Amino acid sequence: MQLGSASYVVLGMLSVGARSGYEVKRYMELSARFFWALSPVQIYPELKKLEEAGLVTGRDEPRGKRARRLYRLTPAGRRALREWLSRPDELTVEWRDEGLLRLFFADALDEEQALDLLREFGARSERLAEDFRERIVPAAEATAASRENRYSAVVARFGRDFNEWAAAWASEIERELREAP
Amino acid sequence: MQLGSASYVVLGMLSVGARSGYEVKRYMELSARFFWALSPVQIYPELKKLEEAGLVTGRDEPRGKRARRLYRLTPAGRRALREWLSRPDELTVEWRDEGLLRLFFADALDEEQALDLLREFGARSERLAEDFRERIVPAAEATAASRENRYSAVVARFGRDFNEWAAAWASEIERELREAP
DNA sequence: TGAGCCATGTAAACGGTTACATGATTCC
DNA sequence: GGAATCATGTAACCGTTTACATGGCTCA
Repeated sequence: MQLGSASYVVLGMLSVGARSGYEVKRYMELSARFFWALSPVQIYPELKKLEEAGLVTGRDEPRGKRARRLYRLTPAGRRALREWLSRPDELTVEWRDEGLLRLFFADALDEEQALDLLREFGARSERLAEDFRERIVPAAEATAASRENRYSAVVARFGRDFNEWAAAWASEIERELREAP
Repeated sequence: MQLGSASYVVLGMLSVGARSGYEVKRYMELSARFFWALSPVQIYPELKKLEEAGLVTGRDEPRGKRARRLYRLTPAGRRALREWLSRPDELTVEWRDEGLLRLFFADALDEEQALDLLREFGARSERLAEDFRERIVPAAEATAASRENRYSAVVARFGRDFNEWAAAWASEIERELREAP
């Protein structure tokens, strides 16, 4: 079997405390999805493949009549995760931001509408920052404290700090554009 | 015909000065690709569709025996672009950053390796910032000056400022992690 | 004369999203 | 009793990337 990025995300999520496919899904929604989306549909088949490959082991632990399958990393799984984490290749980035894209073309609008776009970009950053402050960072810090993993909290702080920075950047640019027409 | 984001990118690129499919491709590489990738293969069919829909007009202007087709926005095309730019819906973001993703799982590594990851994340930001300073921002400012469009330069500055910020953020966090083990 | 850029495409494969589908449990 | 959440999937679709393909022009 060959591992794709989705495989490593799932392995990673198990290493960070998720136990079932559902928990992987929930952890994602509350954390990494901001920097790496993984749709729920991909998770379950991925777990199956990883189990066949011997990187995770699963056992059924139904809650009453509701099926549930819990997974753990095997030593091979942990090795694979570590190998990936320390692999010395380019760290890829893909960023698709409709706000920045529209802003790029904003000269096609008139002055006020263009500034509206800039403000909306800033407002979105502010809303995201708020979400990080309210939910994401606290959740990450809670698990960081109980499980001694600091880095998920570090990344959550990045999300908060970045969005705060972006909101400030947008107001600063707006001021500049108003001053120099 | 119904327009997807690729359609608007192409319309936008024409509004910003690109004339052929090839120029759209080159402009993308030098600017918007950091916030919205569009592979070359998508551009040519998109131009064809836009022409059929009456949003752009094309005329053949070969250079010697080398075929070339130049396009312009029609009034309808400009309207469509403006309508999209001022449409009041959510500005979507998708961000897939392998650096942040790995960092999120970095507790699976030992101390030093985890810090290596953080440093590599910072180094990548620094390289990107450099690229913005050297190529992207100057190119954007040149076209901004000659064509009176300021916003492409604004977005280029965002790229530079963000990457500089991210590099600084990474060293700051590294310092913190070293101090509080 | 050969490397690199200009200029435009096709075909197949892949990764990911959307819509659909099911049913149990918990909590108000 | 009903809504939200737990828990797991299938099938179809779509946008994107990758590999392949072609050929002319320019400059060293």
